[in-house]
Amino acid sequence: METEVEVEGNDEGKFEEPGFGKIYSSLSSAKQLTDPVVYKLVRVEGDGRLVPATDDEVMEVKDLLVDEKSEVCTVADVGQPIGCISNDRSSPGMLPQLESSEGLSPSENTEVDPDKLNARLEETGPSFAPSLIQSHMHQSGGVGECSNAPVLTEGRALTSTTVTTSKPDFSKLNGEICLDNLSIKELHETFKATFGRETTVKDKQWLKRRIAMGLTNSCDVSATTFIIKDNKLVNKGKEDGSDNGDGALANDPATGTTMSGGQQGLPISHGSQLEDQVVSDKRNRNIGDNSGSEDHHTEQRAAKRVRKPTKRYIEELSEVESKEASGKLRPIVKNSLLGQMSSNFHTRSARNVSLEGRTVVTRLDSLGGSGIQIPCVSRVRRSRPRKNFMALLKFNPSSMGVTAELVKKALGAHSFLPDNYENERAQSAPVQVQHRFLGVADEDRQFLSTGAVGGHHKVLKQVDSSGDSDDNVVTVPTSKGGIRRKHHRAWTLSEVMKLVEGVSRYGAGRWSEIKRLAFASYSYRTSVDLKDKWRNLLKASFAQIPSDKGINSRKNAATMPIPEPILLRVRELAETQSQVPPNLSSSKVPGTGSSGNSVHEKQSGYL
DNA sequence: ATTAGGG
DNA sequence: CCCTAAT
Repeated sequence: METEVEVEGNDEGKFEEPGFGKIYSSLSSAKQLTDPVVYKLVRVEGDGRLVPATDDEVMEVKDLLVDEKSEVCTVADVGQPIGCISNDRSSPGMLPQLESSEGLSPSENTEVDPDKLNARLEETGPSFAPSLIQSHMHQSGGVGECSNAPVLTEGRALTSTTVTTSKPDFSKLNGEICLDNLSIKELHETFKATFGRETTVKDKQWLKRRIAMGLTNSCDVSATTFIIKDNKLVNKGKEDGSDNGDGALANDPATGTTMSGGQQGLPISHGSQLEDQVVSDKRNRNIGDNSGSEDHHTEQRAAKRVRKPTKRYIEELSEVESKEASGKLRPIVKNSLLGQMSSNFHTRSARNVSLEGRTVVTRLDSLGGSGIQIPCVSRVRRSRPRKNFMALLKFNPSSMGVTAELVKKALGAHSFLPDNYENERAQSAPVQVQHRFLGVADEDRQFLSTGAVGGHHKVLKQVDSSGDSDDNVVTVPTSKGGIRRKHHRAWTLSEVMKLVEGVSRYGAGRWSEIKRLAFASYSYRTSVDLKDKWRNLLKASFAQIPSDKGINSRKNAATMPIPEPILLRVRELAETQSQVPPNLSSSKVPGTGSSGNSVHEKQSGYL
């Protein structure tokens, strides 16, 4: 019945089979989480129908799991009848984490206890859905009411009709009860009396703790002996008045209040689903105090559940968050950081990687599935230290020949399609984009080419900032006084080649087309950039390369001229498309120009 | 929104 | 690269 779900996707987070995920089922004492059973994730509709979870939902589950760094979680709450999984602040430990008994979360607080988990599971009915983990106590409604706030994208609440609830029969609990002396069967009875439902858990220890918690309405299970009188816990052990004061237990046993206890969310919940509760609840946590903010609702809510987060809690939380933000998809790490999980369940983050290689982390607060994204800057994000490609370039001066070869090869091949292809892939797999992109960039960097031939003063000025390829949005104070952001991204050879290819295919002037089709992967190159670059190329191609040596040597090494083959090609295209700058046309170099022109002019047609 | 051209 | 003007 209880199910712990582990949704596991491939590394890219995609499910091989949409709609399915692995679910580990485990009863009380954590069975083997290693025994994956494939269940179909379903959503319980309001009318009780079970409908297959949509991909989105499945993903949602998965995402949460992944984001929480734990892929295991309980998909328990399905709807109203089913209790809330998380309630009060003790949630960090109470939440659905799954934690196998052996699960160790060393760092975990004492509250985390498999027993409880199982208890929760136990409470959960047989049905489960992709509703996420998120649910919070509803503050209103007094008694064991709670609300669930399934975090579905659509924001619809899941409901289930499968849960049967019965009220606890406290009357059966009277006199002194020493849990230690009870048999399993008796414990079962006591359990039922306490929680109003059956249990099949065989674990005595678990039962005892569970009951103790229920009776004391706390997580304290130190006491195992209780005295019940008139439906009231007189107490024994450490509980006592203090507990009553804290919890709602003794207040009104008849109504079933007692039921709440550590697991308030039991079956009795009326099923109000309020996503906003999540919000407020969350806020409370963050703010660390709801006393003022919450109104009447709060009153009903037992004080105990509103415990103020401790400093440490907050710290840990933020720590986790930051980790989360910075991290890449971490490989599945089981049973770690269970404690913080609950808090993390409140949010999930989605990462998008821009084509610039910038990582944009958006935090998607699960406001009841409203799916509101709150972009935020990753705190830890740090771009890689800039590579010193200048050094690399130093090697190139004399390697023109080699470069030319590469160029030819590239030109010959269809450097075009590949790019698009890769690009497409990149879009579909955002997570990896960054890495891949960086890789590409680095590769390109080897061919760093200079923007223009003539070496404009501007170019020089810009090139300076090695920050070209960096993701820093550098704001360059214009000499004229303007203060604008300027990314000067040096054109890489591959980009130039693509541009040339593009022009040859679509024609000069169709910049937007070229941009779309050939530069999809280079988001930072706008059609205008392409146009400008082409203009420069044109100029360059017809410009003289008199004593190339002189210029080259004189110019810094970083100014790697554009390989002749490319210029040649540019020239062809220019002539083909009658873009030949009149003045420059005549000044072309005899050798390269003549041969190239005469020969290619006519062939241009096939281009 | 896209182009072309000047700065 | 940015900006503007003209489409």
